[in-house]
Amino acid sequence: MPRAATTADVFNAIAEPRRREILDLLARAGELAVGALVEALRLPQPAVSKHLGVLRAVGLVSVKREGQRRVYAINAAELRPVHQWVSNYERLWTHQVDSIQRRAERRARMGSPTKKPNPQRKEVRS
Amino acid sequence: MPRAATTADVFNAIAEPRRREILDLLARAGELAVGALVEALRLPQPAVSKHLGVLRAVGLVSVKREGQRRVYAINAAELRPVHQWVSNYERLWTHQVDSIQRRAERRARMGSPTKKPNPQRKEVRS
DNA sequence: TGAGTATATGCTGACAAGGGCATATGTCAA
DNA sequence: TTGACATATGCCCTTGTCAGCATATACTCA
Repeated sequence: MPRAATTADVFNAIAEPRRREILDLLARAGELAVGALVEALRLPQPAVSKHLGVLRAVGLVSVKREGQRRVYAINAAELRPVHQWVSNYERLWTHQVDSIQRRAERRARMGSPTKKPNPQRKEVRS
Repeated sequence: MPRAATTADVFNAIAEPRRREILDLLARAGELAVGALVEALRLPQPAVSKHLGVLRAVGLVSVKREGQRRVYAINAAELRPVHQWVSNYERLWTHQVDSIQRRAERRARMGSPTKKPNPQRKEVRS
């Protein structure tokens, strides 16, 4: 059994950097025709169309025909499952202070030693 | 150019359902040896080891040798980029009220009509 | 109708994932 | 040491990706 299809779920769909880029562009602009995306991404048109196909398949974008062009818009609600899933881990990286993490934190803010990570947080549990 | 490696970044790593499941289990239990994961996932041991290998490669988990077994723990901080990325879209599914979304929203909170989703939000743009 | 523009689809090739299974590596206990 | 246990690695196989290029489809305007 090979890797799951990119159209299998949102998680697989957004694994592609270009597809995330497309979503970013759409979120910013509200709506965009394929041509505009092609220009912005500097990617061959067929490639863009295919990426849009994947995003369409998982419901992340919607299309609207407008004359001879197709205008795409993001359908952010589909990202909700992802948000919910990741949010479950948020408490872990705000509370938890293990060694590995420390290194990263240190690198991030090199001046303040032993900074208290805002303590008013939702209580642990799950 | 084929699909990016699963070890390329966190987004690719978490595209696999089983790997997400592993993370869930680790988050819940704090620490788990491979054997425990094998039992919980009901997956052949080599498969589990390979998934753990991917998670290790992207830094999502850390290992600790403990006698003849290896105890894994989650390193949730690495999920932060994902959280940040998705969070940028949160306002879209709380503000935006297109038809598709409406159905979902309705289902979610069946009582309150035209609820004002907290308006004090970072101004759009980027 | 026909040319031109905008977008989608089909096919190919290179490549890696992921399960299965065998086996290597490492650790403990007697 | 030897043997049992815990985990990692290697190889095969099937399958699906993604870019590239050519082509089909769809719409618009003369």
